[in-house]
Amino acid sequence: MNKRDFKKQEKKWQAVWEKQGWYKAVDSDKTKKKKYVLVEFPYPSGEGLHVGHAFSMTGADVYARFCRMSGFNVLFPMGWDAFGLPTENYAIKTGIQPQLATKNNTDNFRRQMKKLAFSFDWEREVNTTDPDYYAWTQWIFIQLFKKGLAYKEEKPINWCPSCKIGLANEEVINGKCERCGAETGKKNLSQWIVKITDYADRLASGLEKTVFIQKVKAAQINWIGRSTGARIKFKVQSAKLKIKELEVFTTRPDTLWGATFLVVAPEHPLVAELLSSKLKAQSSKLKEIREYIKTSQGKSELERAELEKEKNGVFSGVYALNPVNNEKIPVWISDFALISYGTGAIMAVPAHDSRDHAFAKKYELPIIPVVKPSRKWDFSQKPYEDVDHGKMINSGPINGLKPQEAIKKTIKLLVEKKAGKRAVDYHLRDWIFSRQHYWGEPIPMIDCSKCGWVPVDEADLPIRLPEVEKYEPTDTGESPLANIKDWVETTCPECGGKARRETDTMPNWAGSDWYYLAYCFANKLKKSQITNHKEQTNLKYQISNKKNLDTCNLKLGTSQDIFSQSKNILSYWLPVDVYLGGDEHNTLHLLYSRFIYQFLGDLGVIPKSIPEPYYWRLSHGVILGTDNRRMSKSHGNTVEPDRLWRKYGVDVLRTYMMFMGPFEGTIAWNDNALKGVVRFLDRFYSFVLENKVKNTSKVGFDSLEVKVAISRLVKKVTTDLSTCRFNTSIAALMKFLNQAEKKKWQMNNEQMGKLIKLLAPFAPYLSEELWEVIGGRGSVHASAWPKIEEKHLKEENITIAIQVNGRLRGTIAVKSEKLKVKSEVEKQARKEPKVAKYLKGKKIVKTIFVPGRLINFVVK
RNA sequence: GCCGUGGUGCUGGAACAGGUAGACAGGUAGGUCUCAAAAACCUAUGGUGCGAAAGCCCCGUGUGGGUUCGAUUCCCACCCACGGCACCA
Repeated sequence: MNKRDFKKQEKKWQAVWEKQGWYKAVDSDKTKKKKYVLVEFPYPSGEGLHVGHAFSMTGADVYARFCRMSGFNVLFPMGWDAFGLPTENYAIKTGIQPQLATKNNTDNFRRQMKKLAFSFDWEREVNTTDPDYYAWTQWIFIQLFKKGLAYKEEKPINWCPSCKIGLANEEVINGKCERCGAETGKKNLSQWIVKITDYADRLASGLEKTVFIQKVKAAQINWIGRSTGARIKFKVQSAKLKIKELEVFTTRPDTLWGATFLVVAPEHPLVAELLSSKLKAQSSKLKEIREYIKTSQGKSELERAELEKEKNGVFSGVYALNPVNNEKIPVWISDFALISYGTGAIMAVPAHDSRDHAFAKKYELPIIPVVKPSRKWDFSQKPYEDVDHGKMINSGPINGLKPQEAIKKTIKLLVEKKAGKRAVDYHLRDWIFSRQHYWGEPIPMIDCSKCGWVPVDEADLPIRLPEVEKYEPTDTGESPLANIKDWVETTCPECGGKARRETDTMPNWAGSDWYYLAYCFANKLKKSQITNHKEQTNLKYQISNKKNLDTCNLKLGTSQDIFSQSKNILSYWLPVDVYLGGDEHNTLHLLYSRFIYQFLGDLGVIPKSIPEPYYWRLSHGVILGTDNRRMSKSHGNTVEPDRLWRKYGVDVLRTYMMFMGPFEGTIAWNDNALKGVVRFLDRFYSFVLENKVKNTSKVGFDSLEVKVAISRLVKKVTTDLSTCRFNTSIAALMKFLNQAEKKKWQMNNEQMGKLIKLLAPFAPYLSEELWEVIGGRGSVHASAWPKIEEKHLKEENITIAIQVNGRLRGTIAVKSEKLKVKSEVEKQARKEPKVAKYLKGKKIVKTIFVPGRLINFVVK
């Protein structure tokens, strides 16, 4: 047994690869087909790569290597999504600049990735926190603003009263602040909002042009949540109120005759007007309403959830008219109506909705059935919710119709009366784009008392993050940038008057929205840096004034932005052919970046002929620790890749991760099972070395058996790799090795070369070493992938199963040229003694013959 | 509650288009080597029953039905687990 010294081999090849340069993608190479393989770029945390990173990136790397060897011009880049809270918190705690911490962390990540032999094109590395990168993130925002897709609005955000900071939903764990554990509340802050809802339909329909796996498509469509129905206007029965009608959204306009009351959200304008008006007659009512609003606002999200289904509300004292039958129905106020969805007002149909039903019973409101079920139904006990099945009743002109027809007719009726129309609504909300943190891209906007919100002059980009002394947010909840007077105070780009900068920064998603585009023209990004370094370093922060114009080289002397300049390169590389990442990004990141892509397409700065940025999205599974829970620091069940590759070597770690289960499935980590891979690679190594030794007892390389086995293996590994079924590829390699050892197969250099190539994507170091051993030319990773040779596959004997009445009773070996001849196979099958036993004395009713598979006798 | 994914030996998992269920690996048991152990290698390994043995019968892919010559795979109903969303009108 030859013991392989993986440490020595890794060191040796690491040096060679570093010297000869890593893998480069060639822009616009017409001699090869392109393949853009993208894996989500990591947030470079202080802890370094974890197993999850290693797992998904290994999968991507194996695929990229396979494509490269198969003759593709492969773009396989890597970068850093480096803005983020952990780095900011680290800065708050230690006072160390985030820029510095980021540098250390990315250096560490890069070193680890090289160690793991990920074949990234390092010349295309990008970092979202580089000013020359975020200049364009800011530029995109300005375009959104110019197209009316970004606006400022007061919105409630999660607020930690102890940290005095706004929190993202992800930072609120069970109603408590992730950092300090204090109970969080809501606070109204003026925020930048991006109108992603304008793109809702296209974000849904664009999916048809992709081959995302089903669950990703479903997640996107659910998140967008399109529902069709109608908007219906109810006239308000009050002469004194300014609001003359209430508009509701419903998906079931056909049940309009069953609407016995309306519900408005506490934040609805009607409520505000009621409280401000001085309607004396209703003063007692007003008090009640005030109390209800107060308790509703006092409720935290947690409390609301705890209340489960028990709904509370209060009568507003106002009535409205049902437009189809002029019935007078009461308007209630309750927080189960949401101001953020639909119109903030709903019509309640207690006979056919369980929530409305419970509410009606509690407050003794009438329940009128309008869809008659086929079964007997007690409407006072429970609602009939299966409204698609039944017949309309109690509904005037639409009585007797089926519900789907009733919907159409009702809408027609409403349109005639000018009381409603068809409408579509979405679950998707507009995107809150402001963060009150330091470590993010400054939003490039200026607030002028005369001109309002004005974007920064594009020539002044990037608006750099100024250095601050303290990274904590201010007492008012603004970002620490607000404390820097000479940064905040500036002049208006429009009128030249005094103005103030926006101090909010962008969310994490902003930088990752377009990073896959940046990889394509990463070399240009560097050139688009501000060139006059001398002047730049003298400035404490870059301030937006005309003086600075000359120092900016963003536009490279042309009037074009970087996307337009790169159109040819983009149309060569796009779309991303395979995008690998985690489930956690299947909704937000994927949706946001698709939105930005479609938006840039509309702007005309990227090729419009490619409608979607990602063609095939594949999401890898979650890794479970040995306790069968998701691997995470808080569970204390993590495995550090460092420890494993030091002990077993990179090849073992990579091959094991790919072998332990299907790439898309949930993966259970089991250190023990690593042993199997260690044995396999050791044996593989020995097999190649010992093959050179002439031994007369071996089966020669010219034997059909060996040829067939290799052809089979090539076919299996090739087809499996092209669909990212890594685990079965490795199993096939193992099976081949078992056979080759047992049967003492002798192989020639060409055959051995094929075998080594098949292993190369998984175990780059070992295969490179063995390639050298057999005298292969150049690097195995630059060699051509073996071709599938059908010729040998046709020459083998095939085992055919023989069934009697569908039960397996025996097998026979059939020469492949006779495979397709039924009579031939049948004759041979009848002779088989095990089968004859079952056929004796029976009558064969039918014979089913599947060429190459089986023959089945149906007997009586 | 809704959406999605899945349920196969002791364990991780195979089975590509309805056609030999359990590939490949771990574990376990027995063996070889060794003073001994580790490592390595060899053999066996879904369950029950019959047989001295070669071998043979039956059962078996969450549960219950169905379609079919034949079902882990397709259809219907249900149970369970995981992931996502959740007062969405």
